[in-house]
Amino acid sequence: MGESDPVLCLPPLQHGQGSSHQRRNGKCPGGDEREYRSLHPGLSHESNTGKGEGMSETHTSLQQSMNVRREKLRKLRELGVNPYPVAFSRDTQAADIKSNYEALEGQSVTVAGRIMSLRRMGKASFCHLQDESGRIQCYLRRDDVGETGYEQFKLMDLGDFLGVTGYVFTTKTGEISIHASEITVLSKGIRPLPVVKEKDGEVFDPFEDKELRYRNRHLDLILNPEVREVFRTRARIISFLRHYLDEHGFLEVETPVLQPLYGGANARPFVTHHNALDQDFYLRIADELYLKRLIIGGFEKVYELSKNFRNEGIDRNHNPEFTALEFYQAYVDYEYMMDFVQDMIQRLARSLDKTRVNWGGMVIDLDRPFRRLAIFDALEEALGVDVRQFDESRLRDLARDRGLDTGKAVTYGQLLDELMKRLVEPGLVQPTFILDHPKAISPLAKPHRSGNPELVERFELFIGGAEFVNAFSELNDPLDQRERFEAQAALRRDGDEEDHPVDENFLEAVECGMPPTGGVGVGVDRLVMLFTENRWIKDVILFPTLRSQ
RNA sequence: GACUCCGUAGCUCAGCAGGUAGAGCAGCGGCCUUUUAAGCCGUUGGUCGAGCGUUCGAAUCGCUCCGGAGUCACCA
Repeated sequence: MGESDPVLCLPPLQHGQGSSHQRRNGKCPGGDEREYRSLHPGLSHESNTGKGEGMSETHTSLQQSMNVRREKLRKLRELGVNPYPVAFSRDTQAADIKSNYEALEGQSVTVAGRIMSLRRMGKASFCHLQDESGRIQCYLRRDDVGETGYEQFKLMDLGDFLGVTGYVFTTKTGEISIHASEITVLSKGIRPLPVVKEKDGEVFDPFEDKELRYRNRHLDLILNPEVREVFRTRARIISFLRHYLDEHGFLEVETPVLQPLYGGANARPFVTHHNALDQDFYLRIADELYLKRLIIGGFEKVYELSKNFRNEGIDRNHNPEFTALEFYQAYVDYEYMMDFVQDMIQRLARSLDKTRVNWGGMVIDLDRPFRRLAIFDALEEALGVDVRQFDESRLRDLARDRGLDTGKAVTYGQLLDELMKRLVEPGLVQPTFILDHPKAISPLAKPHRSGNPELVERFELFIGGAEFVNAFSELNDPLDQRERFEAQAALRRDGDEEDHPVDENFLEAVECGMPPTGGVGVGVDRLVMLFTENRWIKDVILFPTLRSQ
């Protein structure tokens, strides 16, 4: 546009203030650095390797920004400022100032945080500092912070850490702020942050690209306050579960992640190798078998918060590594555990003040007693047919009539399971215990006390159509247990890949005598999803598994 | 694993009847001592995810690959 002229701006045309005086003392070699994802600060700067420089010096705007920040860093040092002091003593957090305004007005406070907004107006400036509690605006005047203080401040950028001392006041636009008398540089960043602005709750240029958020969770946490809240809730949930079990006399234990054999669930494992032993190990898919060995060993109540690994697909409900809670108690059965689980989850909900959860437009009520529904009753309710007397072929016909592919379901039990998964479970929105599963799909559960040879004492808790809990009266008959394992192994040999090895060590332990035991497994990530009303598991895992770049 | 969609400046995006790129914000210089998506003037910055092909010419068309998202399959 015209140089110095009658600016004819039709639409609101605005420019940042700029200076074309970028100093390129850092000719970043190789201009291949363009994305947040692959960047890292270690890169050389001020590297005038006069080698092959020619015309090839590429200056992306990111490199320019970083060079400018390095230059500011240098200037800070030149001014005798340590840009990375070892500590800083503050006395107030941002949120405290707002919640105790009456008491603090006019009082001097010291805060520290990351600069999240910056408005400079010559000899005075406003900025917002963000600490873990939230944001507070600071007002700096050159006449108050001094010439040198203001010089330092001018070398600050969005994202840098600053300590501010000053008195609490309200600006004429009504925002509670700190009138700075002294500032302290706490940390200078050299990489620019994404810029997110907001006004009246409306966010401009939100940082919401999922890939960038997951790969750069630090940025996500800085820029999206609700994300911090999700992980605070996650911590509260885990802490609650731990305390609940502790208070009920359970012993927290740790069992191996590296296992010579895997078991306790149906899943493909990750394989790794120990060099000194020259032996392959599996990352655990469940901790069930080890925990039961502890019950056999004489601990009567044990639990473990267990990171499990399953070499399966990734989707909104599944991450290859996930967190499970398992607990086992001697001398109780699955009915006891059902009451226990319901109480635990309801108290958890109350402790979070979240007894009603909004789940995809439906309201889940966690405060009422959870429904209990035997598997055949559930099927009858959903299908309008009593399948109790059906044999395998009639079941298969029924499944086909309902449009199910029964190719993979070999046994009677698997057919039942397939029917449940497809036709019943998705409809279990309100918390529902499904009881008494087919034996064929429950190799670790005790035969049902009713005497029905096809059923076991097992329950699963469904909420919002998804499984949250799986529990049994644990099988402790060593001969039966061995037969079940062998049946599973045979089944898999017929099928394919998933050849579950028979765990002789576990069987030997059971052969030594195992008390009657109730056992429970809980999907912790799903609990977090539920209570934070997140539909994607990646949003409740800080660093979800992604393909590396 | 299958299918659909996406990948353009640090950020959010526009450009795609093919003619080697634009905006806002951020950044830089100037002015501005209560501003708030501050404002005004000036300005830097991109081998348009990668490669190959069609074409006189491709960010725009085709193929392959790499990443991501969504749906489904498997599993918790």
